[in-house]
Order: sequence, then C-alpha cells, then structure tokens
Amino acid sequence: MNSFEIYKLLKNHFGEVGSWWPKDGPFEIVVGAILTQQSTWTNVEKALKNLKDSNIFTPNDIFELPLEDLKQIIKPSGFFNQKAERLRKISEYLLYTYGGELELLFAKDKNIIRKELLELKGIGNETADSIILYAAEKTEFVVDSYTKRIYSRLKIVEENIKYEDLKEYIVNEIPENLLIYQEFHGLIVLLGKNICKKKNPNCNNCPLGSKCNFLINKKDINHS
DNA sequence: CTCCCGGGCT
DNA sequence: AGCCCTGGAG
Repeated sequence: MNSFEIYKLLKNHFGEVGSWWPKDGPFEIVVGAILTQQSTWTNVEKALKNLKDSNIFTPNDIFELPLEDLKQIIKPSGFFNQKAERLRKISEYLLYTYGGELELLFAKDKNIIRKELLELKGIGNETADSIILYAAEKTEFVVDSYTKRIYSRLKIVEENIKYEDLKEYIVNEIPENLLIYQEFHGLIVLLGKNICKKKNPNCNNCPLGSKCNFLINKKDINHS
C-alpha cells in the first residue's frame, strides 16, 4: 500500500478536511504552530483566544508585550515559559527583518524560507514545514509523530526513521500538490488522534484496518 | 536522554 | 493517579 492509496482511504473515511489548519491570517498560523508543540489543539485554542481577547495580533503586538504578560496569556498551551520566550524572539526577528510583514518572507523560495525558519530557536523541522505548508501555502510536506506511528504500525518504515527520511519517502509517493499535502497531513492527524492512538488504538474502526496487522502482531508478542 | 508544563481523557 | 498531546533544545 503506497501513500497515495492511504491518502484516498483516509479521505474516503473522514471526508473533506479542506486545508485543515484554521486560517485567521499567516501570523496566527505561525503562533499556533509554536504553541501546539507537544500540546493538544484544544489547549492551543484557549491560548489563541486569550491572545485575541488581549488584542494581540501582530509580531509588533507580541514584541511590545511584557514577557510575563505573554506567559500568562499563553499558559493553557503548556511549556509557557519556553514558548513565550520563543514567540518573543521570533516576533522580534520578523519585526526587524521584514517589518512584521510575513509576506516578504513567504515571497522567497521555500528552501530559503525553511533555512531561515530553522535558524530561529523554537522552530524545528515539523514547525518549519507546518508554517511553509499552511501559512506560506507552499508544497512542503509535514511529518509528525502520528505519521511515524502510523507508518511504522503499517510496517512501511522502521519505528525510528528520521524525519527527513520519512518525509522523502512519502513525498515520492504522492502528487506534488498543495491541497493534497495539506489534506493528507490533516487526515493523518485525525487518524492518529482518534483511531491509531498510542494506547488503546481503535483498530476496529480504522479505515486502514484491512491493510494493517498491528493488533495481530501485538497479540503474537503478548502470547509468546 | 531529559526537561519543559497545563489540561483533557481514562 | 497516570498518560498523552500535531516538538525542540541542550
């Protein structure tokens, strides 16, 4: 089973997820990408709502906000000490380098954008790719822990495959198309959080169930 | 490998 | 009470 078949099965099961990432402007996507690291989206939404309620919308708004205030505002998303400092640094960078205009950064080639993003503390592979895919809207595929878990349970790749290797593997099996990249990652997240869960996976309702023998393998291990 | 951390789910 | 969450840095 190749990645495009997986995509189609997931889309069939979950339906249209569209571009999936909430789109209230590119900067909010950047902020959301930082806040959602190792945190649930429901908690991120609380933090994003706090930001809106405090009239914080731009890199300038964040940079001018006292750090302690920012920490309190984003607290629900967890890791708030680190995330506040990183958001502040990133806002400062965008402000000084691009006058706060993300479009100036996004006008560059996606490989350049990626390199620049990765130099910022707090932005690693997945966050950089999420920003490029959903905020800059360029065809950069996003891989995450769900993707790794699903692909390794399907026995398609090894469990500890590197980020870049898994990304390369998938990209070579699907059309280079923005909406497909955006949707596929969204569908993988839906599967990973609702069905192919870390503990107690719901294999009975899995759209990939017939192609996957994760539970069977697990039982074999438990019986031996 | 360990720390960072609140909130939701079980 | 314990586990997990759309990671990243040191």
